[in-house]
Amino acid sequence: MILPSQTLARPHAVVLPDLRGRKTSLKIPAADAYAPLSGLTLVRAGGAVVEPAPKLAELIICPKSSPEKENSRGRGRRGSKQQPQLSRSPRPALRNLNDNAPAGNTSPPDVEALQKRIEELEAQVTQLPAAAKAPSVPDESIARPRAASKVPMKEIQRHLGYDDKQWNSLFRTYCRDALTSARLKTGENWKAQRAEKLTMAYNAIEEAFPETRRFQGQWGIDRTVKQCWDNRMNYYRNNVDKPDTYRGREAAARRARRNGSSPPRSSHSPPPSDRDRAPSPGPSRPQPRPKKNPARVESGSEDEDNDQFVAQSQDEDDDDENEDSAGVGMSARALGKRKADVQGGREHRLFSALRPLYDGIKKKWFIVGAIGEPIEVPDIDALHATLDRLEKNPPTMATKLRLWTLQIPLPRVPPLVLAIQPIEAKVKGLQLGEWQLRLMKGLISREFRIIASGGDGASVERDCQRRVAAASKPVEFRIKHPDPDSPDIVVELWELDGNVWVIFQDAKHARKTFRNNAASGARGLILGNYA
DNA sequence: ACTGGGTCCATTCTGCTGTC
DNA sequence: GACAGCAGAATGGACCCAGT
Repeated sequence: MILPSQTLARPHAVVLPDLRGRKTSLKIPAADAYAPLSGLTLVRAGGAVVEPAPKLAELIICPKSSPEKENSRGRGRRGSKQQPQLSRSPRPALRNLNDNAPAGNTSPPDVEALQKRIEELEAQVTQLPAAAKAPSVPDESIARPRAASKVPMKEIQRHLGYDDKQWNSLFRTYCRDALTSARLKTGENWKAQRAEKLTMAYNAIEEAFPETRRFQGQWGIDRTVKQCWDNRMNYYRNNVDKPDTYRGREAAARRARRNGSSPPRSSHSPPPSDRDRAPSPGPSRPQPRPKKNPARVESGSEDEDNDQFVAQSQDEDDDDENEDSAGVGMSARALGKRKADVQGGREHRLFSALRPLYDGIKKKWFIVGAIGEPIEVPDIDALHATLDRLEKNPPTMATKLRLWTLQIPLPRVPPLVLAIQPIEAKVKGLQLGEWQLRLMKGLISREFRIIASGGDGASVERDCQRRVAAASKPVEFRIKHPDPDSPDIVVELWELDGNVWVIFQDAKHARKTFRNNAASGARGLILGNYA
């Protein structure tokens, strides 16, 4: 997640003047609506910070009333039809950008019909049995039975108050996905799994399904998850060596690929393509389902038949953006620029690693984590081969993320991420300036009016600012000083493609730096020597 | 040695999807 | 709509193991 959700809690509508003086209404969607902007979209464009992500520009300039179908990227059982939304706490599902947008030019709703429908639904709710009304059961109130492992699934379901649809399509599906995301060892038994991975999965399930908190010590989750895993492994073991089954064919194809290309691990051999695989199973079954959460590549794991491709979720970036948001928001200007710097004493260090990422728009897998463009994976089956190749010839890993944000100078309007660029430790002002110039030109070409561009006071940052200014035309305003003996007050502005903007430095960052310098413990020790 | 809980595994049933 | 194939849901028995 790129944007801090807590800063996006409230939707706001603002009116912005553009370069031609027209007023453009902008509705700020709720937090979830930003999800499509984060990660995939931005990383997709982040390889080359040429212009703002298209969806972002579309969102801000011309919000549409009913673009794509909701939940088009939603999760669920592979290939299954949409499941109805059931009453439980919302999962962080990806929503459409314009979910919160007004109806626009659609026909006005029939208020009477809607009111009637509401009354019907309320009447139905009152007729529901007590158990179906989400009874309030205190947390940890269902004690673990003596033989918890013998408790039938129906009993767990009854405790949770789920009907069959909720139980199978939502809860158990989520449990299976959580297990997949935890990257347990395929082929290993339950006791051989790492406890911390299981804990992670349990906590994710508990967060998504708060009703499970009523089980003392998560025993209900434990029982369900273990059973899911047992079933999966049971099926896996039964079929992995049977070439006439789907699992068997997939496993055989993986073995063939590995045996055919990897032992010598030639450094420059292209990744094997699908054509090298064994014939695909009968009526084309979908590939193993890509997951929402990107995986950290663990090159050392050599699961011979590990067909679980995915990994744990890691939200290590959230707080970086929190701080950036605060800094730029304080500046109250249009364009702010900050970076998530691993050396800046920030709370979160960027852990350099290659990670596969699925771009739902391009329908392709990419490997991110290196500087420059994301590395495209031809297809998911070539992922391992691509990783092997990268392991042999490792790319330059990104140790920093450079983040460009857009701040609308109105109170309570959260900043928006414009672009992300993975960079190495040493990037000069020349390169930064080029990126920023292209970004600003892209914004201006889309009729954004940039008021100011700011950064912190580091020398590289100032160099970047100077270079962007050098590409602009200077505009000087003079204000008569109240004191006739004093010179005029000069305000230096810059004009870029018809857009007049000003350079500023992040005052909050300056305050923080000054405070740190003045209150440094090292300085205190030096003073002590002179005391 | 007995007991009870946990784990593994075989088996059957069920549901979904794609094909014809 | 029937059918086949795949995969999950659920159950129960065999076995293991620690505690008594």
